[in-house]
Amino acid sequence: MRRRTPSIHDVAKVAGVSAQTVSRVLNEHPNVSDRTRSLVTSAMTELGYRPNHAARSLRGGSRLIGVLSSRTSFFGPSAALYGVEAAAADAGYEVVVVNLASTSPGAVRAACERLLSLGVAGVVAVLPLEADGELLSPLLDAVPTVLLQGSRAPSPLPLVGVDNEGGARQATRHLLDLGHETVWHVAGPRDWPDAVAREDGWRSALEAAGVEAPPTLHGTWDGASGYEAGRILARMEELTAVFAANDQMALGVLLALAESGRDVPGEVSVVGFDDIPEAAFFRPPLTTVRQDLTEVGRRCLETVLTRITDADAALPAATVVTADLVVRASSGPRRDG
Amino acid sequence: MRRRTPSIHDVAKVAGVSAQTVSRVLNEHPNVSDRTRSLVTSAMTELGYRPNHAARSLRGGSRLIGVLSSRTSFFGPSAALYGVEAAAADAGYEVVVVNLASTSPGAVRAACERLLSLGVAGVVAVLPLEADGELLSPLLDAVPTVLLQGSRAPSPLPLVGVDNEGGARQATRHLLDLGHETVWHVAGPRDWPDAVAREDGWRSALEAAGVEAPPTLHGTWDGASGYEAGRILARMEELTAVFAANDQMALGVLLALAESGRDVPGEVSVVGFDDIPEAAFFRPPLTTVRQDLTEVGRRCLETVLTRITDADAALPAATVVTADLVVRASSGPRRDG
DNA sequence: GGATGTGTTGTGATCGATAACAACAGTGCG
DNA sequence: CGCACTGTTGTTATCGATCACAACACATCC
Repeated sequence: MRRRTPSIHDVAKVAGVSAQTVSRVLNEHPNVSDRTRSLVTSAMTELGYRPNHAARSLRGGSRLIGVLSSRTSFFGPSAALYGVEAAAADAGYEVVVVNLASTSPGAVRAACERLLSLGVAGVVAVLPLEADGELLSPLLDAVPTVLLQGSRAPSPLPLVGVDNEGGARQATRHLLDLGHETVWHVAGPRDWPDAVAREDGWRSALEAAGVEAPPTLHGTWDGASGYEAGRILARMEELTAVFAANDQMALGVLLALAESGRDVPGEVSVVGFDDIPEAAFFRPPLTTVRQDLTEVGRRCLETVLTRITDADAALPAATVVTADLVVRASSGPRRDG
Repeated sequence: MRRRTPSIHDVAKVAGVSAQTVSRVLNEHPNVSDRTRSLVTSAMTELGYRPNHAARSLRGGSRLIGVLSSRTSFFGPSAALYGVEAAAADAGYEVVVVNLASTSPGAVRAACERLLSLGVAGVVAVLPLEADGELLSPLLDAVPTVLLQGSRAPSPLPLVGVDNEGGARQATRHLLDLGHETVWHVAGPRDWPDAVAREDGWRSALEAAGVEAPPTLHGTWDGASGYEAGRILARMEELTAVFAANDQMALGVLLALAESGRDVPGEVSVVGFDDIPEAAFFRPPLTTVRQDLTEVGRRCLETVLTRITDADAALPAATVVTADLVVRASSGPRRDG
């Protein structure tokens, strides 16, 4: 005999008060006598009462945060999603995930529609899009939105992301400090702002050292593209140092170099970016740039929440989470051939 | 001048009909004249109308599916989550994610409370729990629930998962077929049914071949535990074949073997499980068992949906998605020392 | 013609929670 | 005593959509 879940009225009846009073207890209004409050709370536990989200969001604001992501099965988005969810749980919010079917404008619009229809209180977008806000404008003027993106491009939307440029600079400088005359770069896709920022960081570190930047190889974030780039690089006799824009591509580079008989780190040093959990067990263990994406996700939620609770809060400048070099065995001093 | 989002009444006024008629158009009721229908639909597009989820789920059933997960930042859960979301989007449902703060009964209960409070129409649980249903019982009798778990244990909840046992058997047999006299196993945590099923598959393949199973080493799914197990295994002279319960642990084993100067696959063959995207670029590329977790996620949603739409549908027997061996360079024929 | 049925549309109540407002008791003060 | 004030509680309307039911037009049949 499964009864329907108890409502605020059932609680009120049991406690012998009005529904409004129960609501006040729920929302911790100050003007409720201690006696009444305890009557109500004990009635709630007795019935196993649970506030109904739908009713709440119908009347007032919802407590749903939408996460708009390109693909939550990838490492970056899923780590960020985890952080958002954890922070949301702490704040009493829930998280709805919507993945993009593609990055076409139509798909983005459809995904936004889904979120708006849910009446989300805020949105965290984890997208490879240029932050021109053009595409996200249907969202923009409806709910507080934050873009998880580690670029410093001016943007109509608040940005929260990792310090890609700084991390890439650290990685590059690390290699230069080890005595390498230059550093090759396997970059990510041009349409990902994070990839562009890493490339910028790499280039600026080389410039600061007075070294001319070699041509960039572009990959697609995955191991296969790293492997291809690695095969090209392996043909270059003068090659001694490579910085890959993420760990998966670094892994591909490692494999390609090994197959060509180039020893890492003896002949060539390789550095990645991300510090995925596997990186410490690559062969050799990968020197990389750790980015705390869970923390980034938390910060995203924080930013969205302040904009929800205080609609007119000044838009924060881009929030940047530092990224730090983790030195492992894949990078070592330059040795003369 | 940001007006509130248009409601069904606004549409009704523009179309010159009643709200109820608009509702009928929305829900595709048969008894609406074509003329009225087109009046309503054009009014909807004119206003940019979007149905309000909260109101809908307050009155009728919600279109929310809860995903209860131990940790959506890990490969398995995040891949499954992706599949669930994709299938949900196709079916017009949305997905809410709740991660467990820990696997303690209290944390599980709290997570269930959150989902119930949302009024989810169904739940997909991605948990390392024994499927005794004891812990999930507060959910059990409230909403249709499916456990994403590849075990064959009898369970009060429908199970959907990958064929761990079959996959493990394939991997083990593959190694035996290559001439290895026995196969060592680096298993997953004992409290994960999927890990137990893989161990069972390994053991049964050995038994079928009339080989006595060597003692099992237990890891914690991550590379570090695989590395530790690998260091132990590397001391054994007679070792020629290892089957690890997932790719991360296999990666750790590969590293430990390499550090001990044991050649893979020359001296030792290694096989993993999962086929994470990186596996093809390990050194050497890893022979492993591919499980299509996205597909598993889809099946989970399918199962939940049938139970939602048809409450009394017979509980399906455990749904099993096949897992297939992918042979790469890390496994090879036994060579006499 | 009147009874019956079918297709189409509108009215009122409802889901659960909350905001605005009203009501009431008790206190302090002139 | 009566007025203003504060603290506590209840009443009513509301959010957006849907269901049950009623109402009406029109066709069909005896």
